[in-house]
Amino acid sequence: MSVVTRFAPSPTGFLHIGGARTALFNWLFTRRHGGTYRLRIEDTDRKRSTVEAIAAIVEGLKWLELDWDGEIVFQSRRLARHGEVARQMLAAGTAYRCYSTPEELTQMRERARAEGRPIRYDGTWRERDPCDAPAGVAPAIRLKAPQTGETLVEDRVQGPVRVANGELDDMILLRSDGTPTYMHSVVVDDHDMAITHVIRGDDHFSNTFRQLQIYHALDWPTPAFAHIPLLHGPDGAKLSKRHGALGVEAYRDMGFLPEAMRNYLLRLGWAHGDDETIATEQAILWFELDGVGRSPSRVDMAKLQNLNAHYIREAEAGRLADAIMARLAADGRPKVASDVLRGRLLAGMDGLRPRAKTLVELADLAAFYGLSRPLALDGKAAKLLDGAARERLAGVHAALANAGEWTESGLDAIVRNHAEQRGVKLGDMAQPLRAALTGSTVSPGIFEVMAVLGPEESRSRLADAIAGLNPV
RNA sequence: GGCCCCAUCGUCUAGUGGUUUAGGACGUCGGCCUUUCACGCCGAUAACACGGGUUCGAAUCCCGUUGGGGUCACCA
Repeated sequence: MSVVTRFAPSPTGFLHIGGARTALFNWLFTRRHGGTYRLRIEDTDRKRSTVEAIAAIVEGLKWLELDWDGEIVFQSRRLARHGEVARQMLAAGTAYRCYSTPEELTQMRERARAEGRPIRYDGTWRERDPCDAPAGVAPAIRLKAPQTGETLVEDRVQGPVRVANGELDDMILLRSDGTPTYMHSVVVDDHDMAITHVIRGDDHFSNTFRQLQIYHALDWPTPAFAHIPLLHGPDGAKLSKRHGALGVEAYRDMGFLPEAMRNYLLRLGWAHGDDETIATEQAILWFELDGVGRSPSRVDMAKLQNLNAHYIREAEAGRLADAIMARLAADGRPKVASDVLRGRLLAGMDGLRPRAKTLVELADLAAFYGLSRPLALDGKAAKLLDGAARERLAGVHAALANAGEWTESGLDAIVRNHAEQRGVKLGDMAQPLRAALTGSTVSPGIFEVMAVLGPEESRSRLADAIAGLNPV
């Protein structure tokens, strides 16, 4: 039997990090087994579902490169089928019409709460003669759930868990307006889509017992279930807007690479021995449900950043250059022609990339390559370029005038030599150079910067600084 | 509150009765390298929630306590 899975978010908000991880686990498991991974939008709640949310989810999944198979299934378009199944159950006697009104049910719940009893539907209409039906009241359809015995879930992550059927009441399948409830529609859709493995968040665990009752009532085969623990915030509490409950696009905007997100999310609740950096290709080969832990884990930005730094070091230079240019352009920062900037970024990337944990940092670090002259200096750089420093710079400028070949090692030799002759420490020569060439006190190796910038631009930037032309 | 799940360094985790003075990674703190900042390298810090059992032997099995989480709608 070939594996079929699905990721089934409800479009009431963006794709948050927990949903992203659920999608990843489904995707990995399916790719591992050469199965089919589908996307189903659970939009039966028309009031809360929005097209913006659907777009955000689709975009988030695309950014994470978790491609699904086939067309997206919209649950809302399957209403007729959901109704059909409910009526079939009615005919088979595994469901019944319930004429209790929402008001009555609310009273029932409040009374139960007040008396400290379990909050359940009392089954008023379960055996009652439909002839008693009040006129003008549209009925809801309820499952005639077993009242004795127990329901067992053989969960692939949580293990076997059983619940007494007496704990569960007769849930509503079809509302009085004819629309299906979530419980009913998931079961019908998972069955019709031939889903073999339901991998979802732990928050659905207790729903599983009820869904199983529907499968049993219909005499349908059940899929395997795997409930993965939820993600918590850094403080151990539920994810809140302040940390992890951000949409994945927020992580994209913070400068994280999708492959870093995948690796990080994978390690949250799943392990393969002591392995930490696991590329997606490798993860597909290794991923199994029995490697999923059962305790919830916390989102840790520091570790995500560390992983992101790793993938920045691995990434293809052209891709990073594009990302930098896009970010600089978005801020209106680069001033030089884009082909010039791109050339510099490509040439200087190996000096840039080990210094950044995110694309945001990378872009900030690289910005000086795109600035037009005279460079604006940051506070520390301006302070560094005092009279004495400018005088030293003038000396370097002169020494550089007859530089033969403009290479990193050649420049290094010239400046080092010059500093030695002047009896100045290399650092006292390098820092003013850095300030003059980058406008900052932090940058890649200064000789590399000069080599990337080229003789003309380097000399001009130096001349600007010597002449004190830089704005602060 | 009922039902259900969970519990190893600050965090993510390895560990499935003895090979463990509990391993790795991130973080933190030192040091080395060094033209700045990073990277890299070396070292240090730090955990089996608690209490009972079972066993020759328990982080590993059982029970309880405590703590955390999930769920109890004509929401999904």
